[in-house]
Amino acid sequence: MEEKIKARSVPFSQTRTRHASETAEDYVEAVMELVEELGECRVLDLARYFNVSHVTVSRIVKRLQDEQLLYSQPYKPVELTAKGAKLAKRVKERHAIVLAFLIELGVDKANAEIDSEGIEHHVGTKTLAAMKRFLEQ
Amino acid sequence: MEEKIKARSVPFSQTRTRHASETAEDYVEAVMELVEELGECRVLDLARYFNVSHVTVSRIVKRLQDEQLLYSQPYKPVELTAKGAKLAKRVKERHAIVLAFLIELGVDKANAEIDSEGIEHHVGTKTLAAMKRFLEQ
DNA sequence: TGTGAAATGTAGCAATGGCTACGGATCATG
DNA sequence: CATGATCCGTAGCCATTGCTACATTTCACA
Repeated sequence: MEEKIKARSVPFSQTRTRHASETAEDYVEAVMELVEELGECRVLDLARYFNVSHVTVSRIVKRLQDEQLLYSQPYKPVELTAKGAKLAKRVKERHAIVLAFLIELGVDKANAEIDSEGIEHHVGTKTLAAMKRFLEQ
Repeated sequence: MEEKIKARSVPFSQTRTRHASETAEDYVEAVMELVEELGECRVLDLARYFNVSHVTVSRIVKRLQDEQLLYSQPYKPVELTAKGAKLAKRVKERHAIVLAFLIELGVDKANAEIDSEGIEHHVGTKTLAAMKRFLEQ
């Protein structure tokens, strides 16, 4: 028996890392949206947004601060760093394209919103470009 | 200030649960494929497939056995239960549709394969139906 | 100004999914 | 049938993301 096992295209050795990156993307996007909506973004705003406890939020905020995506001081609002804002902008644009794409494809708005939030993290440059082309014709 | 914070459409309180479900989907799909390819599916086959250690695999196999998706005895091959096979069939079909859809959309095969593996878990019934319609015209 | 409610932080637990190190089981092959 | 290579299980570590319970800080308003 000599058959080789085809490894998945996406290395699963990086599963935990990938999940952490998705969290980062979700959080910077949320902070940008909440700042636009409310003027500032508090830990509890994020907790309500994600339906998790404030404890979970503050721990993740701390980590993203170490990664220089967010900035905040104790008991102060959460802010985006330049790096975080740049990522947030990219994520928001990608999210908008995926959502518009699904709607154009014929998915109802409610389901398009749900699915786009899951799908967006997995849409690479090439796929995003293909979605843009689809939207433009 | 009275503005309500819109919670995400997908409840993030279930993030960890969702990830565990994605793992379950990946594993039953892999077991089905490896059984087809190799005749049986060993722990090490899965480890090579996912590029993780055999330890990670055997712990996950144990969990999925508790969930009655997989069956195996110590030092024996891993098998799908009826429930697991049913799930695997659904997942494989969905995966095939997403992959074909991306290719039809104009994404090159390599990127379509990578992205489809991430996207598939987030494609709901309605979106899947829309992709099928797209493929059929 | 004082004080209580709301917001945030900290301690510590669980589940999931990574790992290395080590030991026991299985099985071909000599 | 013995034995070494391969396979697999267990112990025990870490990181991430959930949680509750409790402590602390802030801030508006009485």
